[in-house]
Amino acid sequence: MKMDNNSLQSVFNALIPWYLEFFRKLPWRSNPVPYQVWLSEIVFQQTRIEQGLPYYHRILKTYPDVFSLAKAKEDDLLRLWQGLGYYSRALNLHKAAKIIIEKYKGVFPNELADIQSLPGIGPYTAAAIASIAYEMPVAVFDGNVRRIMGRIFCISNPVSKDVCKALEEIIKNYQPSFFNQSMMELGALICKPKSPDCDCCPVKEFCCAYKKNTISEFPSPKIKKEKAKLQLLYFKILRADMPGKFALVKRNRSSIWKGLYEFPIIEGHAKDEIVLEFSRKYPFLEVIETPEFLMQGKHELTHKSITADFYSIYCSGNFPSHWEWLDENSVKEKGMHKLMFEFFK
DNA sequence: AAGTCGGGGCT
DNA sequence: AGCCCAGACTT
Repeated sequence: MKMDNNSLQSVFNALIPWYLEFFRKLPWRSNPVPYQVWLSEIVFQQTRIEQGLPYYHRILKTYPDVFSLAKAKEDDLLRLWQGLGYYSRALNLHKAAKIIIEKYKGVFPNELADIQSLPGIGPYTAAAIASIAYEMPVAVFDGNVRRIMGRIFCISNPVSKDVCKALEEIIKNYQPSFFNQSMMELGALICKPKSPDCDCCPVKEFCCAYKKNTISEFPSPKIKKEKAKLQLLYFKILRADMPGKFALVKRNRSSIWKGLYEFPIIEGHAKDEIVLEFSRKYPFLEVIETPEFLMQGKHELTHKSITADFYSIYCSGNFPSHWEWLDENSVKEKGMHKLMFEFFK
């Protein structure tokens, strides 16, 4: 079927009634407060609803409005975000909250350009917030839309932005929040990436890939790349004058796990003895005892395969002032990445 | 345009 | 073990 306004409208005439009958009663849907819609869109970027929902509730309970979020301590927000991944989202959320206070007097902006100018809000999220919170006729263009439109019209990847333009033309004939969310919901419940439930699909009669029985060809598979291997050495650094305590360091914002806490680290393969490597990285410390191997942690990310060896090591010397000395109890208040909080479990 | 950034669930 | 998800930002 050719993609024109008529065929697209046929799809949505069937899809939206299905959405209104079967949509999940997600918390920001019954009363789309802009702040809550924004929070939901950030939390659920690249994240499944079931995985993100507990985080959404905890964050909203702790920071019920943009004022409390803007006043939040970054470390507290990161602690709430712990385990959710893509930690830039939390930092940008925080940054945007401060901008909303200063530049918009605490009122979430209601113009598309202003919304998209906020940190962490790109084309997709801006369109989602504008349509769901303000019923602005702006079509979202995300993984779901690309997959669904690719299948319905048998468009080989990449599904171009022209599709988005076509959706922009007809969204004004519908309620924008229903229009956009109907595609997200179909993508999540029926038109899933793997083994979609075509039998239950409200728009199968319009679906080119369904009729040709070529659903599995859409979207076409991506070119896979070699996963980089990353070897980490972590040191639980102990000192005689602070029994039971160890050092934690906040990661910088230049790479992975931005702003989260971890043991002092050596990145890359250990080429020499552990103590030699350690002394080279931390020349201001004196190693008092032979380091003790504690455990090995393995962690698979989308683009990295990580192995981390944990050692405990007794030291004295001039410890950096930005190192924080914690114990088994207080460490649980720090936001850490999975390798670290698994260590303390 | 390509690379980077997490973690979990499904296949 | 591989794939992908309510993408954005950096280079």
